[in-house]
Amino acid sequence: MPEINAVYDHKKYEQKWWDFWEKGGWFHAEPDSNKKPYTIIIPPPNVTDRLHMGHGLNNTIQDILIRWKRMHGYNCCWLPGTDHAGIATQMMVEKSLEKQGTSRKQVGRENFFQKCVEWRNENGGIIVEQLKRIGASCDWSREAYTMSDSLSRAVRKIFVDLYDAGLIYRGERLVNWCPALKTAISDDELESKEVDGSLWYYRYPIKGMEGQYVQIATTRPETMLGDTAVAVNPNDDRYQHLIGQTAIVPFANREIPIIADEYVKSEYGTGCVKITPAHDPNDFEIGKRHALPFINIMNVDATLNENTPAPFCGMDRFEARKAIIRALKDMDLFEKQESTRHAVPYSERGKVPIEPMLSKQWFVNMKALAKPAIDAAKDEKLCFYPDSYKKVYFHWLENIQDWCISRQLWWGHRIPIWHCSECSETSTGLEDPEACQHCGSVKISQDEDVLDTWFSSWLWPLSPFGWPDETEDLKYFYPSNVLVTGADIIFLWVARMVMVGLWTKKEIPFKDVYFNSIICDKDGRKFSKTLGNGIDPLKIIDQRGADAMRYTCVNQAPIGGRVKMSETDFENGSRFVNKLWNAGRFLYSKIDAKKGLLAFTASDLNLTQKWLLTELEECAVEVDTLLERYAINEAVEVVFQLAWRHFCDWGLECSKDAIDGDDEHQRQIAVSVLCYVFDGILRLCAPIMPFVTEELWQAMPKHPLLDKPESLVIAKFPSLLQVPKFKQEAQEWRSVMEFITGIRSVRNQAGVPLKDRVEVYVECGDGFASLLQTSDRWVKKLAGVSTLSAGSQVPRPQRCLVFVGKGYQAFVPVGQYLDFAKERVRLENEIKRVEKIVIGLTSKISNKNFVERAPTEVVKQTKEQLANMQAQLENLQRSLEALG
RNA sequence: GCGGGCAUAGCUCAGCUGGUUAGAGCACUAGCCUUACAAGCUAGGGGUCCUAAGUUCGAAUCUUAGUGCCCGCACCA
Repeated sequence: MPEINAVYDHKKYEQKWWDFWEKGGWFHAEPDSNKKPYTIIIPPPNVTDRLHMGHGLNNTIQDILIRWKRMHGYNCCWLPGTDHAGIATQMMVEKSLEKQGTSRKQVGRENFFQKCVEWRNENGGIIVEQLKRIGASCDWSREAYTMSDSLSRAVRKIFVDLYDAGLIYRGERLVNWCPALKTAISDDELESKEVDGSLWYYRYPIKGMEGQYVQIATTRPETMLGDTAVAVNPNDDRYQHLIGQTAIVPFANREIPIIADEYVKSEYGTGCVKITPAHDPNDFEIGKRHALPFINIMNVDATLNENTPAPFCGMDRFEARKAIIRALKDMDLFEKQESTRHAVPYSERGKVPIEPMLSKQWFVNMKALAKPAIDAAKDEKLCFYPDSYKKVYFHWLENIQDWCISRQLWWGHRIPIWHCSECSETSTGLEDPEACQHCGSVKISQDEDVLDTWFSSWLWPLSPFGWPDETEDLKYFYPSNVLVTGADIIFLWVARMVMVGLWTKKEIPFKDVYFNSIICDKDGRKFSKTLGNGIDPLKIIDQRGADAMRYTCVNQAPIGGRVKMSETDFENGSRFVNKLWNAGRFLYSKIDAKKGLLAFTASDLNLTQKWLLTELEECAVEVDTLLERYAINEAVEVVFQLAWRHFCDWGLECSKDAIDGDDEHQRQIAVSVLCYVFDGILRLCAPIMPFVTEELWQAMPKHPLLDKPESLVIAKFPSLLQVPKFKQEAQEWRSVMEFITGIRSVRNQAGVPLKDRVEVYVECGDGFASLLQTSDRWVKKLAGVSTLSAGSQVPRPQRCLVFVGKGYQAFVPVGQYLDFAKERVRLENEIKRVEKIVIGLTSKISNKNFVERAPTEVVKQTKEQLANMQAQLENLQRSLEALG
């Protein structure tokens, strides 16, 4: 390897390997009946988006899954793309027009639409390039876009199909109106905010009853101008005399009935409710029940309209609120103001309180679509990870409301409906109609509204693969295997994809849904632009590399839930990447360039090599199992343990003597085994850290026992390699490792300097004695031992420390170093601790119920453990005595 | 209000269907610049597994209640 720097420099390699991969075309998938497909559809970021840590985590998880399956030989297609993001994009373009001193209205619909297209062409690619920097191995040749011609065709098709099936209808309803965006929005685009507000009490005079009033309380006094009734509970004794009377709305001077309705709760406020059917959802229902007039008092920007009297007409709704209160006070109709904390529905995008408004909108009847989506999850055709989200999903679907899909925007798919000005009927179709489909009149014009962005997003598992055509792609890649996304869009997106997928294809769009966690700052707050507490993944990538960013993310983030992260956490990733780098650097420097790597057989292998191979094999199997159930952070953990703890800390250290020794064959075998295992580790790490592993893997000569395709991207995952496994030897070496750690521990306790060697006497059976004999050179080197004597008849030296393992006790004479007083205290404490355990275990064993009822295996284990602890205790006591 | 989740080391998190002395990383302490790596090596300290009761031979794990956080959904004009 040409690199000599001890610190891995990601900047030298990431672009290089990315280009190499793209050139190799390994991310591209075509339908192939000989191979099994593995499909993931990316949650398409908005074209207006910039990469944030949420994307970082979400896409790293998808990439790990797709790279892992790719290395398992699956025909992997990770479909990328972007969403045209109706509202967000329109807002961006409007802002830029504003800067230029013009506006949407001024440039006109067609020009504005064109501006949006231009904006997208210029800026829409940014997020895509950012995704590539994290290493997302998407099939970029398939990049889709919700406003492309083909995807727009799919939108048109589903609209017409649903319309023809009677599931899309137009209705005059109370909708959530966003005065900032000047459009209706769906229930799912609201967020409820707790705010400090007031409850105002005031009176309406009663007609024909001089001096009599009805007192009402409201949080939105400005809506009184649209009141068409006052309601009380029919059983409220206080107000029986008022039912049937007429109240007079001040300012508007409108006479309105006082009605009785069960909806009214006597104990809240005054027990009398003003009814504004055109501006409140509950009042709307009451209005329908009592056939009240619906008076819309607002314009699209929430200023009061011509249905309101001067001086309020033209005022903003909040300004009007104050003015009304003032005017009520002037007229002596005002009673009092009470502070109250209440929830106000806000527009998520518009950031202002929504105004319930009566308007004509298009809706999808969702009830019919919901049923199969519920069944799919009940039958476990559709599974959630974590499973608890299933309940959330059911709850929403079981209480589903019709979906308002029309938006009063210009950027989006225009609703394919034509209104006839002669017969007032509507026409639709896959092609634009030239005449009314009912009366034949040519006086038809297209509906002004566009469709909700989600009305195209819900087709994402279908439309990029060619739907509505029955393409080969669609047949092969649909349904996808797993959807990885945030739980915040479970209704907005996930459930709707399931519904439309089942409706059109009679098949779920994905088998599994994985919800990744939400990344928060150290205080547990969500990242937000206003707080400025976000972590910029690109900054992390610049500083530490994509691999470090990826590793840290998936290492920390559990499935579902939230995870607290700070920038310093990413140091972990840098460390691990660098560790791998240096392991490779060391190992490759020991390869004989001319001779290359040697094939080895079982008979060539020593104990530690057999152990190391076994660790690799076991780890590979475990990683598969863990990833199969999406336990990604656990999989990352076992890979880390293999690479750092097993390979670097022990594997490399145990081989150094052979590598630097005189026996050429041993030297070559040692290097060859290490390279074999390291190759396996790189493969295991490749899905997590694709860049550094590719660089290291390419730098390694081909191993005679392993395949070596052009790229690590398509190399076989280690679980497919039939790595030799030596269970018995692995267990033996593990006990030697424990033994070595024991000696080190004793040395440390006694304060033996690193350079000094110690003698060790081990009292043990023949088995362990011969194992130690086999391991003699490792023990001596790794534990700093000069002479190692083991057997049933070894001398017991004076002034020594003792440590005990399974089937042996080891004496280490450290008299010259030891602080005996300290050691006495330590031993006494240790004796107390072990005594407790022995007592516990003894009572367990002597408990008749335990022996009778617990499984024999457990009883056996407990007995063994007790014997072991008793031996330990005995030895501790002996050590204490030995101190003199 | 209804539903869901979480509570384990100073911090971030593991701990699968109950079963050795509850783990990892970071942080901390001590000793080491041991020729791959000081972004390192070796060893170590640190836990009433939120509280209480229950089930069980046995509970961090199961049940119930309480407390404290978090997240949905619905909301009272």
